[in-house]
Amino acid sequence: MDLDIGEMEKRVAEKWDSIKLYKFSKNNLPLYTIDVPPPTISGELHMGHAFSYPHQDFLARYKRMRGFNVYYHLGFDDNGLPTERYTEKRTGKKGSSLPLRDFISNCLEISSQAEEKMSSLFRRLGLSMDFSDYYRTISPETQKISQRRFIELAKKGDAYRTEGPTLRCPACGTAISQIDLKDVSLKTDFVYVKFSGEFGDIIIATTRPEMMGACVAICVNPEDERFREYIGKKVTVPEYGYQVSIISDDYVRKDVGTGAEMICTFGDQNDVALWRKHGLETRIIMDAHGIMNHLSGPLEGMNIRDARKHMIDLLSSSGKVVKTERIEHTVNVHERCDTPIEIGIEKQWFIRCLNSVPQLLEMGSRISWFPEYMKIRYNNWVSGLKWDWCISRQRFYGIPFPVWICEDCGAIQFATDDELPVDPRLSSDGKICQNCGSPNIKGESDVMDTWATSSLTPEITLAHHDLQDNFPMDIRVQAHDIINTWTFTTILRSFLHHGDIPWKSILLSGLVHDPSGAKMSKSRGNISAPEYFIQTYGADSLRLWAASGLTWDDIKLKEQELVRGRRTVIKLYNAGKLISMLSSNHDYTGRPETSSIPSKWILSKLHRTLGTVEEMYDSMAFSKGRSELDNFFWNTFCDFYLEILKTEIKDGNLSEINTALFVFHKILLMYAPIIPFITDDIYDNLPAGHIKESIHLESWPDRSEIPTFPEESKMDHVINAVSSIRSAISSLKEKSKKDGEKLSIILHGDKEVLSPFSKLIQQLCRVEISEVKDGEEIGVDIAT
RNA sequence: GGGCUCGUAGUCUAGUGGUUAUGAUGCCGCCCUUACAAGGCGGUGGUCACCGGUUCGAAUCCGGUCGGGCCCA
Repeated sequence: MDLDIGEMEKRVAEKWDSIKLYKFSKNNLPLYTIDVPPPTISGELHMGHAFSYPHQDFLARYKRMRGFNVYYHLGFDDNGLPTERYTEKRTGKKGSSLPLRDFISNCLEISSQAEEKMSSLFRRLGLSMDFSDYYRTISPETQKISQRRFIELAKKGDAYRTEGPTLRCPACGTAISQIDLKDVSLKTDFVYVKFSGEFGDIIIATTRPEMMGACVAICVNPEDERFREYIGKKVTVPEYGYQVSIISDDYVRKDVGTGAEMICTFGDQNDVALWRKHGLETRIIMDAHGIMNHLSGPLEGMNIRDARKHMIDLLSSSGKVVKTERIEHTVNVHERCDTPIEIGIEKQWFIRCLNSVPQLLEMGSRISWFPEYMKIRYNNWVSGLKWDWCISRQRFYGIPFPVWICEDCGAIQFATDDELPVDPRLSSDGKICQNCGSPNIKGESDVMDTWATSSLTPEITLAHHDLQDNFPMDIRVQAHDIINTWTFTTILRSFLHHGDIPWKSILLSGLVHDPSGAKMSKSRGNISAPEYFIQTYGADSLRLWAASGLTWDDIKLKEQELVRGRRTVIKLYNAGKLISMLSSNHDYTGRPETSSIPSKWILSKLHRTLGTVEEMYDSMAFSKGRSELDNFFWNTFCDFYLEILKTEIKDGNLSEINTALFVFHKILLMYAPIIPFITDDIYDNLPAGHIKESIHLESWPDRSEIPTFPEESKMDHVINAVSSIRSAISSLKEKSKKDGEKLSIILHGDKEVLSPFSKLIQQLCRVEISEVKDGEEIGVDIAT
């Protein structure tokens, strides 16, 4: 009867559910806590999930077997802009066109559906989580934590509201932060524009001619001979007629464009830096949605694209355009919608981080990074911070700021702790300003950035089971592409609130690419869905694929690897079937036979394999443990030991089955963290050795209970002889093409070792050996 | 442009100073039909990306170049 992998996995998952195998409860065992990424809800799993969630699960299962009470808990990140956009797409109704309460209820409903769907896919992957008990970042409990922590920061001065340059997405109509940016390469016109002054003309090159009316200076490099005499002089801004100064800064590169640059408020982040440094004036010509305002003069009312075109036309017709080049350059875009960002001056909420850089670096160095070298990315990011973290968003669905602002005196009033969670947009009843007594007090209309809450996952996760005393957590597992977002913000919050690291270790996962190594994306049409692979090869095979390389290495999705995984699953099943057959009608003693040479041999090999696998799993190198285990199981246990076992049983040496069961049981245990389905299914069907309700309730094998013997090398000698004979016969048959002929085989080798096994050797090779001649080296002579 | 990283048979991969470079998969040949839809034996296939350096000795260490990826400017 062949193995139906899909049916088997379904049956095993149902068993786990029915015995509530992964339900968490406190007990006397030491805790091991894992900070799991709460996925953004999309209703689907992608290959990145299918790669990285098994990594956490390997660790969770292994630690459980090593005697820890593992807290491995799922959550969903279902607030903020991503959830809003998803809900708008699913319902076809925009947040801006619905009453706030209705939109919020849409979001809750849609995200709840998506979570159910994603949970069932995670369950299908075999993650050892309690899917009836996940947390949501939009839940009242989470909101309470997030708001309480915000108030704490605001009262300490680590969160503040101020007016200043702010990154914004004109399409989403909200402020965003440095961590929401992505770079893309775009083709654009590099326009050379002539500015005139009393001394003559100076030509600048710009990619943003529509910002002409926001020009506040021309900047050149102080070392640039061409412009040195112009520094400090004034020029007139074309089409606007006002004058600006020519200033110098060594930031400007002599070899880009003409070497002269126009500074606008604000064309890009460099403008902000130069504006600050040189104390320049401010001319904002665009509103929050990217529409040009009255200060932009002839461009008023236009969007950025039209304004750019129109300004180029105006400049051309007044003879100010010297030339236009088509160039490719990198621009910052909003990572959610790919819209180029703008910078405006607005009142926003910020979390202070620029003044904590040294401490943040120190926090990073106290965490164990797997792999160590990825810590450098964190260090680079922290060292390169340019802005405090803007956390306010002018959007609808997110955790609200628990804040009211007095419209008369401007005082800021926080919610009291017993009011939390609160939505001041919906409830300001009876509030009066505590500063001036005015009833004219208004709830903050902004909501918090999603990361402002997901940066608190250690606390949120622990609080879900009242485990707050276990801070810092043991480990964070996440993909390496969000080191400068999630890793960074979590360490920052932990530092600000606890003065401590959030976890002792961090394990990174790689990214999944298509078979040619390209990034998977919808636009490239090279997306593969995990469901296909689970259906075709089974979840265990997919997990073996996830264990085919180091977790932090990027991986190409090659179907071949899943084929190999399925073979391993089937091979285990068949080995289990053979052992069950051979052991029927025998009572398993629970202990291996230790008097036979084959037993001594396989136990010694097992001892060594277990040591290596343990060492590899301990260092998060699951793939290396797995390949060690594959070799032992396939080449040592199946190819030789099971063949020996068959002849032993045939000869009536029934006690050998004890060793087979013992060793196979350990093999299953070592595989159990990686392939939980097949190992548990085989475990259930082994006639003996089935001690617990599930293999996943068993402990990791104790190496000290597996004996080693010096006789190991004797069996190696026998194995050598078998290989040599097989090889010799094979090449003879290939050459002579003779079949069924009586062969006379003379085996050379250690006669004392080989002789007791001559019958075994003959059975394994299916030949008769005429003579064993004593000698040190194995050798084979064949006469026909 | 910068930081990090990777580059080893058609494909995937082990190997961080020491014989003839590991294993898998693919392909070819032979055998077996015994738990195995891929069970065994053998073969094919590599300028270890390229150039230079250190060394008695380099896939491995150093420098540079090229190419892929991630992050950033």
